[in-house]
Amino acid sequence: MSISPKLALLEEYALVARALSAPARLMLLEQLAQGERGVEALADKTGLTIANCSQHLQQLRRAALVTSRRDGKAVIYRLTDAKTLQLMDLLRIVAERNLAQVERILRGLSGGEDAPEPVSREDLSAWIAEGSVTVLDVRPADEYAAGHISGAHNMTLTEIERIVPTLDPATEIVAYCRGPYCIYAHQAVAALRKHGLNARRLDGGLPEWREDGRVVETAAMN
Amino acid sequence: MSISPKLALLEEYALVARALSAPARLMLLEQLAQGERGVEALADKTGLTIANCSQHLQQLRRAALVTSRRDGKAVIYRLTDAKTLQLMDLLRIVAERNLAQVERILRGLSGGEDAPEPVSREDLSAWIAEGSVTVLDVRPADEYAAGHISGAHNMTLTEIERIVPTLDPATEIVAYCRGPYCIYAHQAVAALRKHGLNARRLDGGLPEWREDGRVVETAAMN
DNA sequence: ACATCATTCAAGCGATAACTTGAATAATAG
DNA sequence: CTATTATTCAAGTTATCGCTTGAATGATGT
Repeated sequence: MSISPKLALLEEYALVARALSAPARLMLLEQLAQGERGVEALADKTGLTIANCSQHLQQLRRAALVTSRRDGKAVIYRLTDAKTLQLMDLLRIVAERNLAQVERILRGLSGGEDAPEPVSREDLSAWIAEGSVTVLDVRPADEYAAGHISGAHNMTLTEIERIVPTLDPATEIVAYCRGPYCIYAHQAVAALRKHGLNARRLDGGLPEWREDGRVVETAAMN
Repeated sequence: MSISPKLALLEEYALVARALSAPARLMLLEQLAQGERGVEALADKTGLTIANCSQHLQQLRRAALVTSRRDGKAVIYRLTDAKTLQLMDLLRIVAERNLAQVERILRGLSGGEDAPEPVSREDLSAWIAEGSVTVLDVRPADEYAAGHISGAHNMTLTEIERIVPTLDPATEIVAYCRGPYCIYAHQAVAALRKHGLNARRLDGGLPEWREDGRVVETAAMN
């Protein structure tokens, strides 16, 4: 028995928390929540250098939040299991519940107005079946191609600004992006509502949608 | 809108994780899970200096994991809400699910044998009602006095070693302590089983028991 | 075997965190 | 008001983290 098994245990728990304590690693986890990725793709998406990215990934692996496998020359990383996603979610919930700072940042995004309640995935599913809703996927094109909600239109923020005049104010619009950590959908909804459109955010992003076992299309149909 | 609202948000989430990334702060949270405490009491229990303890508490407060109120000269800290406890639990679950290291430490405590499954709080409640179980509270006397499971006997590890011969191997024994972070109950069960007794750990500790809304006695009846 | 590409390792630098010490602030008692 | 007690603030030291750079490793194809 070591000198202090208690401390050793706490040290292990702290290691997991420490792995989540750098914005760069949270970005990596958000990317990995979309699906497994190689080191270079992750470095590209997050703007980190390859070496730096690799080191962060190893730290996440040490905390067992992600695992990796070799595929030829490439090493592919992925989230270990759903617990990792749960932990990220709870972290976000606690931060958003408690930190006035976060409120202010999110309010800044929606131009001072309070954003409306997000749409549940269940509701969106039903509306899609009725065809009574326009769904916007506010993610980069490659992520859209890798999988998106059936019938969703992929468009960037600037593209959205451009097509605003062609949209019907009576139609319900639902925007989604990578998930709770991602602010694209927040920004899209803010932009649309500023023009008087009936836009709301989806609760969660594509990872949560997929987790629910709902339909995900992998080919473009824009 | 700031230069990078996305990074600012991630920074906030990271702040919460960082607050959980030091063993000293996990110890403080574990203490606070037992109930609200003043700075000096926390410093005593954790072995930190007063000043150091105060600084850790402020960091926890910045992350909104704890809140404080003044009571005369003293400042009393407490967990902000149940979310804090949930976050600690999930952190522990992920660490224990994933880290072989943790397994090895826990196995080291139980002398090489695998520990039996913990007893659910529901089962223990029923057994207590039947009177068919001996309950051991393996925490310091002051924490026992502040609240314990009805009918539990308070005893330290060394006291347990001493009374081992007087215990009936046929009787079910259930030990509990502060909660999942605490290893007293692990050690007690290991010690008892080494003597052939029928001992198991309670799932969770007193905070979880109380959270369930079960009976907690505050006077000694040892 | 050799060349190539993706990833990892290793060393170094600047910034940040943890702990200590000693002084400052706040609330209460005399 | 002054003294006392509990807590917080501030400065300084040591250790650790995050990032960069350049070399090393591992798998693949010629």
